[in-house]
Amino acid sequence: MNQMRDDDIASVMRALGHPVRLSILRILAEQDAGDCCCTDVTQCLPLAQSTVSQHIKVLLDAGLVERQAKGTRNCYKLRTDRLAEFNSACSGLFAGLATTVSPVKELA
Amino acid sequence: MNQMRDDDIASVMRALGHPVRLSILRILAEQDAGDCCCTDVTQCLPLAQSTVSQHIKVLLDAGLVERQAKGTRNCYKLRTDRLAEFNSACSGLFAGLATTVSPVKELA
DNA sequence: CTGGTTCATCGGCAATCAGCGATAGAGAAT
DNA sequence: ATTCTCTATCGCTGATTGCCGATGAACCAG
Repeated sequence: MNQMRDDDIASVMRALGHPVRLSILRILAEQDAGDCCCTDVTQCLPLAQSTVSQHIKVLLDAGLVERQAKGTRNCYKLRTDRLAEFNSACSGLFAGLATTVSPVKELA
Repeated sequence: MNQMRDDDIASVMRALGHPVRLSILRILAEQDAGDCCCTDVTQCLPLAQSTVSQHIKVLLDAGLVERQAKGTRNCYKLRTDRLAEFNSACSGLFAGLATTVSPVKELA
């Protein structure tokens, strides 16, 4: 039901198309239990805080991460629903690409 | 065995991070049976030939497409092996992100 | 050799990206 | 009120991207 269009898929792909942002997702996943704020992430990376903040914003805009104001800090966590959605959209895309004219006829 | 590193995943993601390039993959998939050269693709898109050629080059560099000199033309087709590899790398990535500290312990 | 087709590449242009330091605003604590 | 921490945003730089038209190489047909 929840079909992602090519534009949506492409923009999520672009958001994921940077190694630092993949690292950020991993960091958030590891520290998912507790709170994970921007400086926490920054301390795991050899980058300035402002740079990390901007990468996080990209992930936010792509809907892959959500913000929770928790006391003083802003805490971030993964939107696993969106990740799953994107994952299945990917699989669908690739399945559609692989199965076309050539091999066995698929069941519509 | 064939683990893709984050850098590899990210560069494939970047290659897929443009709607036109997704369209090109779809076009190649449809016309996979026959030959599909650059002008064929161009005629399916509202873009100049040079632009399409450059998009194809991005896909080539990412290893998602291969070139076959066929007579006069250059024919392109999908590298379904690479697509599958990337797809499983994605699934692995997302699975790793979803399953961390919280729920059931996974079998290493 | 001449002419047609295909296509990769070059040069140029505007827009976007990735990085940084600096700054300002929002809360908490003193 | 003052001071601390946290962090989003601004301004700047250089690099990359996306698009185009034009050019030239490669190839086949006359």
